[in-house]
Amino acid sequence: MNFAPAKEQFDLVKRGTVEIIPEEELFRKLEVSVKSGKPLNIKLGCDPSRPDLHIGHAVVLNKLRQFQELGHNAILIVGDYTAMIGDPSGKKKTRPQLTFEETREFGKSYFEQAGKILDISKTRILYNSEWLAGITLKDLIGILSKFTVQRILERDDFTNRLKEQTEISLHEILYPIMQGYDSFAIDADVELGGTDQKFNNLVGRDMQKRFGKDQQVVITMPLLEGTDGSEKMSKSLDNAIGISDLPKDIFGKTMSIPDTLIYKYFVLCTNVSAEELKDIKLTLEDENNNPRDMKRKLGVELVKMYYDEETALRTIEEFDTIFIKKEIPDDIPELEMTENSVRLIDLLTNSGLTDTKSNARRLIEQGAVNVNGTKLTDINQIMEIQHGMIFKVGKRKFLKIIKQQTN
RNA sequence: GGGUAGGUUGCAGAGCGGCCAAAUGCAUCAGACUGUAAAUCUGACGACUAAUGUCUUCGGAGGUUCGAAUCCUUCCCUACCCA
Repeated sequence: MNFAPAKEQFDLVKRGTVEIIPEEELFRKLEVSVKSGKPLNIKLGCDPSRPDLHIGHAVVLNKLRQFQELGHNAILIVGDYTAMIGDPSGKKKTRPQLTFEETREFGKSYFEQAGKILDISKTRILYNSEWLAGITLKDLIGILSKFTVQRILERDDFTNRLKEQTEISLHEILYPIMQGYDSFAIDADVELGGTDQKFNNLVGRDMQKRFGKDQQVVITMPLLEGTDGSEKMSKSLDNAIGISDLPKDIFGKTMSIPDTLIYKYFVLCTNVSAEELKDIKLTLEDENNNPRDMKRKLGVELVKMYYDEETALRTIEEFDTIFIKKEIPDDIPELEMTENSVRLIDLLTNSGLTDTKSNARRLIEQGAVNVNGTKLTDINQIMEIQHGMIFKVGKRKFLKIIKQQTN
């Protein structure tokens, strides 16, 4: 295998990272790899319990792909064993334990999605149950004796939780250990992760050292804020842009991010070149430009990444139709009906435009509902159903009525 | 094992026998203004009801009371201190 010069690889890899611990070691590893022609093992752990990947996850996956393109081994580790014990990240709720089948199913879904970013054919996929399931209590005692409670509790999360007096379960303490063991088991040279994983990944480094192996280099990537601009992107906070979202949602959600995030998203979530990035930065800094235009460009880039250019162009057109021209889009949900007339609130709830009748009333009262462009304000309105009539609720919910002929 | 403080509607957090579907903040939703940005303003924010109102909810189960989120019993859960 022929690699690019170490310096060149290093500079590329460094882009967008928060920390490389330690930098000189990565450089050394790259040099050795170039000389020997042996690729490095790049590890990325993933939690299979939530298989809906968003562009926040993509930040790290992008970095992994970069390594892959440089010729190194991308190794994805599905934490099926850890997931079977139960994910501790939720503060209060203990998640239901996953069965073996579920972890496989989630794992599969993960790869399908990750395949939009990685070259899956060249990616090694390992389940950590492979080695963790076989560990005996005796082994575990041996492993645990190499770490101290203080060392584990140093972790920020734990420190904070101690301070805030929220619980920490014992098995959560095992988490970093198990993850660290993964690194040991696969001889990782580099482990990627978000800054929130720094501690875990450092434990991996420690683990390797204590068992006399070559230590991995830890590379941390920034955490991406969600569309709300403050919280970390996560599905449960409903501020995530999913990589499997429909093009219009990817674009729409992108348009709703705060201006301050535009550049960061470009850097971390797209593949635009270094020169282009420079241009974008300059454009954003110039107050004569409307940041909206850059945001539109960002939205297009993102749709392009996960779909294709043609889709991206169609998406932006549709967006303009709805939000700039305030027209009805072409592609909207339809509802088949046979009734001649029906109460408005029933129609709204039955069709799923609103979840409850109370909510339907509320929205009508607030002027959020219209038919064919005419605002409806009477909560007791009886609708005469006509073929093709279009309901709109709020900014973006549409419904087209298909009248069925009664026989 | 002993002691203390707690468990309230998405989150945080008031309420501590009737005026409590439950203050306030955040989040959310809708409207206005916009660039589906920010900021701001207005309104909504358990369900059902045209409305008056009715029903379900304050960890679980019982009980006291005309009346309970609020008092009692018991169970479950959590944090902190002591062992």
